[in-house]
Amino acid sequence: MKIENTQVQMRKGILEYCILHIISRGEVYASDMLEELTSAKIMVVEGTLYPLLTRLRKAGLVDYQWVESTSGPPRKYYTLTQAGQDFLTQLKTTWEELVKSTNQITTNNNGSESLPTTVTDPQKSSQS
Amino acid sequence: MKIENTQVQMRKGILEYCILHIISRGEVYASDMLEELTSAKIMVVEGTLYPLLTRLRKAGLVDYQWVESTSGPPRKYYTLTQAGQDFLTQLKTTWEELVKSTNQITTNNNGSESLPTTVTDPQKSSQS
DNA sequence: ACCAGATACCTTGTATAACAAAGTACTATA
DNA sequence: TATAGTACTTTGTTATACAAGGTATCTGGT
Repeated sequence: MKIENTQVQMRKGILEYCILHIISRGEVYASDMLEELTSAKIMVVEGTLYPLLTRLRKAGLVDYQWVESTSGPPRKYYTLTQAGQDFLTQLKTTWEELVKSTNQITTNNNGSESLPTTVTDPQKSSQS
Repeated sequence: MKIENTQVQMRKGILEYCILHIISRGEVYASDMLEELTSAKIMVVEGTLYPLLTRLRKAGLVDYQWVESTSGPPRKYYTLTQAGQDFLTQLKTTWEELVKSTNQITTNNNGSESLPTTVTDPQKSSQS
């Protein structure tokens, strides 16, 4: 079990949340998002971001406009729809509760109030 | 896109971390873990927990002993190996950095310092 | 001795999503 | 008209949560 896998798992959950949040602050295109995520040390690659944006679009949470650039091909500038704003509000609650729950578990160093004393016959044991 | 899917994604990342933490505090068996996770409002079902414990075992992060019970079939009591403790230490760092990064993004309400003013030709746009 | 119910652990199939890598398309500049 | 840079897309692989159903063990009542 590689630590990278678990780290990826941790990232997965918050990625959608972070991206919706970035879009909620004003029109941005993919490279803007990559830059901000990278500066916050959340590693994402194109192959993750573009399909995610497509999913958000299909779900009606974001919309975009093609905008021409003076320095290259046109860009898709994303905005949040009303449904996206509602979704983001729900995610905010979910995230905050999850942080709270995790802290509850990881700062609890004996857990005696929730762990029943169910060890009744510890004299006999065998390895499997 | 259902909100449940995203919530599941968020949970996925921290589940391994929480379970290793629970095991690190003393010997527990699966039902103990389920009870504690549930009391912290982190919903997990057997079909998730048991395969996860098997993965952790195969990775050498946890070990277990069969212990007989006076009130039913024997139970697998889990303990953390040295490798598991090291892994947990790394996960703790990862988790804390991720919370920090997420806060950085979600509490930043204009992002003007990291968003380049790249909108240069916004006069022409078309929907796709 | 037998059976029902409770407890504990396990397995199979499905769906989702990140990622690596390679590809397509458009623009500016030499 | 090449070449380099920018922007967006696609394909195949892998990991893992979950629902649902299964197996095995133990206790207590009759």
